[in-house]
Amino acid sequence: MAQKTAPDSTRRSERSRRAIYDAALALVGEVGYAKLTIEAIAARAGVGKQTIYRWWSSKGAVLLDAFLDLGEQAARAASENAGRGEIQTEITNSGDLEADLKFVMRATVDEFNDAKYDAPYRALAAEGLLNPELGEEFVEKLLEPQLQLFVKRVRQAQDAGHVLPDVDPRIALELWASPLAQRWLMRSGPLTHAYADKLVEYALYGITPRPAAS
Amino acid sequence: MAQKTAPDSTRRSERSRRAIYDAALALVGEVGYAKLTIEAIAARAGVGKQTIYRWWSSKGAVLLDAFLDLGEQAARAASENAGRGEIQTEITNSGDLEADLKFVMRATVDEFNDAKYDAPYRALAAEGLLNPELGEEFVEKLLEPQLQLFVKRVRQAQDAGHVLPDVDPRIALELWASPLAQRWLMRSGPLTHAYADKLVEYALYGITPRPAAS
Amino acid sequence: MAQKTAPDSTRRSERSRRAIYDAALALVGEVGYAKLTIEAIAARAGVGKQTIYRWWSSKGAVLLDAFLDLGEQAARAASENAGRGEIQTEITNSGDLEADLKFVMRATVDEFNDAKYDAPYRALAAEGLLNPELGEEFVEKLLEPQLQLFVKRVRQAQDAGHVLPDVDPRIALELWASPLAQRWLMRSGPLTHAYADKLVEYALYGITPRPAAS
Amino acid sequence: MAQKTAPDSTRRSERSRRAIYDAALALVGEVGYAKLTIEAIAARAGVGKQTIYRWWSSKGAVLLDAFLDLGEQAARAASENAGRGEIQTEITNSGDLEADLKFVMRATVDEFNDAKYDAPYRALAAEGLLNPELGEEFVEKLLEPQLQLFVKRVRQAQDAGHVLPDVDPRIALELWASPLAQRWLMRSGPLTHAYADKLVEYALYGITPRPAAS
DNA sequence: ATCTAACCGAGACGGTACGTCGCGTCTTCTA
DNA sequence: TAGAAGACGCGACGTACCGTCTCGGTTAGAT
Repeated sequence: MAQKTAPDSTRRSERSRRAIYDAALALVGEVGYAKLTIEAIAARAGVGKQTIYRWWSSKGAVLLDAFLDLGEQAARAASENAGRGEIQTEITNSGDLEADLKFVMRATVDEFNDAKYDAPYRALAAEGLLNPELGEEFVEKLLEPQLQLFVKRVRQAQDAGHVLPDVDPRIALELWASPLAQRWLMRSGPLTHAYADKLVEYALYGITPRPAAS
Repeated sequence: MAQKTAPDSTRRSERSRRAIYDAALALVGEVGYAKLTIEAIAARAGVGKQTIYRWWSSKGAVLLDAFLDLGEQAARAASENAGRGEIQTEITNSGDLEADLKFVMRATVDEFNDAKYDAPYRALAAEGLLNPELGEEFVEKLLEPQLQLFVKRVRQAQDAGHVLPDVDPRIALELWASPLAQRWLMRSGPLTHAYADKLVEYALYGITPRPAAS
Repeated sequence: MAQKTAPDSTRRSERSRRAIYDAALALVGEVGYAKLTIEAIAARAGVGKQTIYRWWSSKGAVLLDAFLDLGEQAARAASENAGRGEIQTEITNSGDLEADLKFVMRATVDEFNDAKYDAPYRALAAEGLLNPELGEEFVEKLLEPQLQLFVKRVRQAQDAGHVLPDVDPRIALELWASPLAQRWLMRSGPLTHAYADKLVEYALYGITPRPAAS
Repeated sequence: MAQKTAPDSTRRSERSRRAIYDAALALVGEVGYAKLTIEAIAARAGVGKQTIYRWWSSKGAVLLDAFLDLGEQAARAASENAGRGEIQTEITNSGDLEADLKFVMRATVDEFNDAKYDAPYRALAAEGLLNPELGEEFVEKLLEPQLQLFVKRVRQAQDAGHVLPDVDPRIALELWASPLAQRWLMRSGPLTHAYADKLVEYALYGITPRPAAS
């Protein structure tokens, strides 16, 4: 963690940090992650290169912090509006698991289709595939928190007897969450509400015939 | 389509092509995709850089062809051995869908854990996330063919009445295939046979309680 | 001299040779000697590269032959016109050495100012400075023949008693020929008829005061 | 004028500049100007290529500066030794023009035959023939200053009545200076003291018979 | 009149160097 | 004294040509 004589973070320039985040997010959208360079971020942010190297170890690390900051800002804005933002701490529990999951999944589809998030999120995912350290941070700080919302909701359903008790919620949620993510990342198929619905249905009820209800 | 007077492929050096494939695969394993350079591939292959640039547009394209060639060679070797190789044209249909899927899924787990395939496959996936052209080729030539094996097997099961007739097989297979791939790529959890089994079971029978069999 | 199994010159394609000369001369004028390439000459001449490498060892050698050929053609054209061309076998001997030298020097000034000859001649001179082999050929085939015309004329003047008998004509001619060439090549001063005249006068009569004629 | 944001010369590395000069001069002697490469200079100097490209536009420009620096160093060394170095600010005026010119001409012959100066000077001359910008700089900074020494001495002789008053010194000096340079550059004849002497004699007194002194 | 050796156009090949871009480090100057 | 500015050594980029090497096709001169 510690660099060579770690910099004094109390003296850190807040103004520079923000400018770097803004520049990184803007540039990754404009030129793509592959052509994103520290030099360009520094130039755009009106910042010396050293100021970036002092606080981050790679362009991926900068972008990850920038994206996390973006999320926090969005969350703060959402909670200020007292409304229901994209980033929530809970999945609604209406008692109808299928409906609740479909709602969240449809919202996720919409989010994935939002250009603002596409470039940086995709870049971080790609970097994470190749770079285990960043990958771990990506999973821990971005991916897993989102998935844990599903874990929580599935546990509630189990308590209510709507999901089999011996089902592992952490694995179960992957049945619908992973296909959606994969389709988006790999562009291996269209991302629609109908698709999201089907994933939920198949996962909840299986694809094999059920005995007729008595 | 044609670049600046496309090269004459009939005069292409087979020897160079093989050497480039070998070098690319070896190097991506040794130094990783991020540090893989065209220059190093050329040097290792004993080839001029231009010979690479003449036939491929990027290191990703080289690696994709190298990996595809690796697959073809493995397939050829497998068919010569008349045995059961990793790359097959069909998923066995024993009549027991669950067993057949588990068998393939466990084999896939083993393959994902094989270091030989890990580095290049992961690299291609990552590159595909950022580079739509290469991503499309990756999906079309590597991913989709594998998934279509599942589509075929699910269709057979539908014909046999073991899978609900209104289920879309292309979507259904994602319930087990995507989570496995995502866990591997994102390193978001352990890849075990038990995990593979659970994915198949959840997907086939759902996670909600079924009425007691009549 | 002999290459590796020297090519059979009787089978040589005259058409290709001409095309190569034309291309070389045209290109040296268009892009300059530094950017003149064998590949470009071959392409412009519609000729395979090997056809050039078969008969010449460098771009300088090609250009030298091309320029010599240009001279021969000009000479042939001049003699056909039965008139007085730039390339002559003799300097006129009118009995007046000063007048005859000035005439030739003025013609040389005009030739040096002719764009057609400038680029290739300058290129050959420059190449000759660095490449002793080509330099020797340049001197022997281009420079010395021109200078020998002066030697001949000065000898005639010596025989007539117009030049001191112990003067070395080969050295004497350099007094006017070298300054002219140097000014042109180095662009170290303007090239005019007046300048040429002065060189001849200074060389013939010296720059120091002469005793009054008796 | 300014290139793309001209570099800040106050922060220039003196150490690198010297190393580049040394490397350039050494290499031009070892491999010749044609095979002199920026890459080799950088490698030999232990310097990045960019550091060369930042301050010079071509290998010729580097070599010119290196050679000028060499001259300055020699001049500085000479003046420290309080002795008579090769590079002087004046041609001695002993009252005997012929003797003084011969002295300088013989020294020049020796210098031309000094291997240390041969390669770079010849290279710069050749480059100057092809490249007008560099040629101009070559003439202005190297050639002309040397020739002006002759101009000065001839003027003194004119004042003393030893040279005709209507003679143009700038032209007169070429009668002996240019032939020497040309013989050296073109290797069109041997460079000896005797040859130098004859040039001076011919130029001073002409090659035509003088009336007998009264 | 046919054969056959070569020259020919074409251009792929292993290389070298080009001039540029960006890396991560280091230094200098400024607020 | 942190930060902007940017020069530095370095490494790779993608391109241009080098000179060598096949590869058909044409085109003699000898059979």
